[in-house]
Formats: sequence, structure tokens, C-alpha cells
Amino acid sequence: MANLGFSDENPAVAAATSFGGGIFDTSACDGINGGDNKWGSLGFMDLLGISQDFIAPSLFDSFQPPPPPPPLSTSSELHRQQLQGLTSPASTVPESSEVLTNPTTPNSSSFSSSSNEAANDIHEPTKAEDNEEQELDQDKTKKQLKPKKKNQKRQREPRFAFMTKSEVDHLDDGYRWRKYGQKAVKNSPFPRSYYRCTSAGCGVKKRVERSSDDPAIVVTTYEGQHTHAYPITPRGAIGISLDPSGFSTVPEPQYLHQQQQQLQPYIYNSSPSLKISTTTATTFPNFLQDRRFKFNTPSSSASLLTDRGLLQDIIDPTQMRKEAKEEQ
DNA sequence: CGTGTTTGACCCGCGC
DNA sequence: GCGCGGGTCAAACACG
Repeated sequence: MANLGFSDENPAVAAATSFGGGIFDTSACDGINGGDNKWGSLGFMDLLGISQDFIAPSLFDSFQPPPPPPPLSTSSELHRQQLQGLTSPASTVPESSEVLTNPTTPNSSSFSSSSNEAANDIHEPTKAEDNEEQELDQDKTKKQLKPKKKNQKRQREPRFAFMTKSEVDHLDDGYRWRKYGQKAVKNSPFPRSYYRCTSAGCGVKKRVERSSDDPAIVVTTYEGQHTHAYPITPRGAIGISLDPSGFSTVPEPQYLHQQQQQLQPYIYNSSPSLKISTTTATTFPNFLQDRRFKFNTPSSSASLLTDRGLLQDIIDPTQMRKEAKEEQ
């Protein structure tokens, strides 16, 4: 896990007990991209790692590459170690629903984090899924008749969601995702897309849907944690960060150039307002504790919202917006 | 040819 | 038990 020199003990961050702010308005980037909807040229996480956290290349000079990903046979153990020894909240999170934070302003960002029944027993895709794959091989012809263990509720990964103001649905966070489904969503004219991390053994999933309330807002829900280094493919870039949260603290090199040239102005103009507190380690995923997610505008929406019991399994933009209005 | 998307069918949980 | 809605699978297809 690379923090780019940002200390986990950063008082400014640790002292923060709330976060909130603006929806990540990425629409301004559309022009920057010249109408190209492909976000492959600028990582979404790069956008999230905006503001003062985005520092010129000199910052990366001091970056220490993480150890290479462990073999699959030991990755789960390493993962656990990372979760316990570092800052991952997942391993210590008591079962709860997603943490939802509403925007305090129409231009505020909204994060929803969750951990659930699986939180104390982090999903270890390597071994379990290997077995499943073997079973699948045997029963391949049975297709979806594959028996699922009954009386055993499907355990869901810790989830968190956030809202992004963007014209593109699938924001590039630097990882490679494969779309494996799309469903129409009730009470929404927009379909929900399902993505899965393409890395072998990595069971991280991502749901992307547009807010029916505000089509400009994209609600992205992550589920699970990456078990591999970031980025994961040659296409992406070199593996430079091994963050158990699954979110790199470093922009992909291929993005860096454009980010410096194009994104920074926007970033600084409309950086979301978000403060992540390490005190929320038991509720928020790693990446939210990452310094990249330390935003500037003071806000107490998170604590307010959590205090109000707005922890929900699924982020509800409509409610979020209503809540935001009530705040005003 | 490898990789990613589309899409219809299927599975499962949940509420009535 | 039934229907609905969410989630997943995998064949077919597209693309570079």
C-alpha cells in the first residue's frame, strides 16, 4: 500500500470525523476529452484523487513499488494480513449496511459504504472460487443449474457506493472490468450495468447505474476488495501499487500526462468536498481513507447522516437528494 | 485470436 | 406458493 508519503497519522485527516461535499462533477471533463466518451485516458480514481492530493511527478519519485502480487495460493492470507495490519476496515467491520452519506449541496459528493455479513469473514476468492471453478468444469453443461448450497445465505462483499456527476456511465478507475450483465432497474429509465474485475481470482464487482432522479449523476457501487496489485494488466500500466483496498494511490502512468495537462484545472475548480476520517475505518473502505480521498471543503454531512441512521444497503440517490434539501 | 459487450434466460431472495 | 425484482450466467457477437 502506497501512500505517497501521506502519513496515516495525518492529524488533519485523522481529526476529521465526517465527510461529505459534492458529487464528483466529471462533466467538465467531457470537453477536455473532446467528446470522447472513453475514460480510458483518464482514470476516474485519478479524478477522485484530486485536489491537493494530486501532486506533480516529483511525488512519484519517492514512490516505493509494492511487492509483487503473491501467488494465488497465498494471496488470501496476504490479503488478510493487509486487512489486519494495514488500514483495511473490512476485516474489523461489524456487520452493517452500507454507509450512506448524503450530499449537503446539489454539488456535493455522496459516498455510500457498506459492510455486511461477510465483513468479518472477508471473501477469499482464490481458494473457494478455485473449488467452484472445478465444480463448474464438471457441471458446465448444467449451466445455471449449478447447485448453490442451500440454507446458506449468499454472503455479500462489503460494499460502498458513491455518486458521480458524469456523462459517462462507466468511469475508469484504473482497473479492468468486464461487463457481465445489464438489467433494467425498477423505477428508473436507466439500466444498471454489472462489472467484474477481470483479474483472475479477484471477485470485485461494480455496479453502475444512473440516478433516475438526476440523469447526470452516476451511482457506482463497488463490492469486494481487489486481491491484486494495481493496475493489473499490461494494458493498464505497470503494477505500482498494492493496496488492499483495491484503489491505487497513484494514477496510472498513462493517465498522468493527460491528468496534468487537462484534468488539473478542472480538478481544482470543482474539487469535491470530502473529508475522510481514519476514525471511520470501521465503516468506510480503504480507499476512502486514502489521502486521495481527502477533500477540502468542510462538511459534516457524513456524521450527520450516519447519526441519522441513514445507513442503507443500497444507495438511494433520491433519498440522498431529499436529505440534502432538508439540510438546506 | 484474445478480449470485451450484448442479451435472453435462469437463479435466488423476499414480500405478499 | 407465487410473482417480482435483483443478480448472474454464458452463448453469440463485435472489435482491434
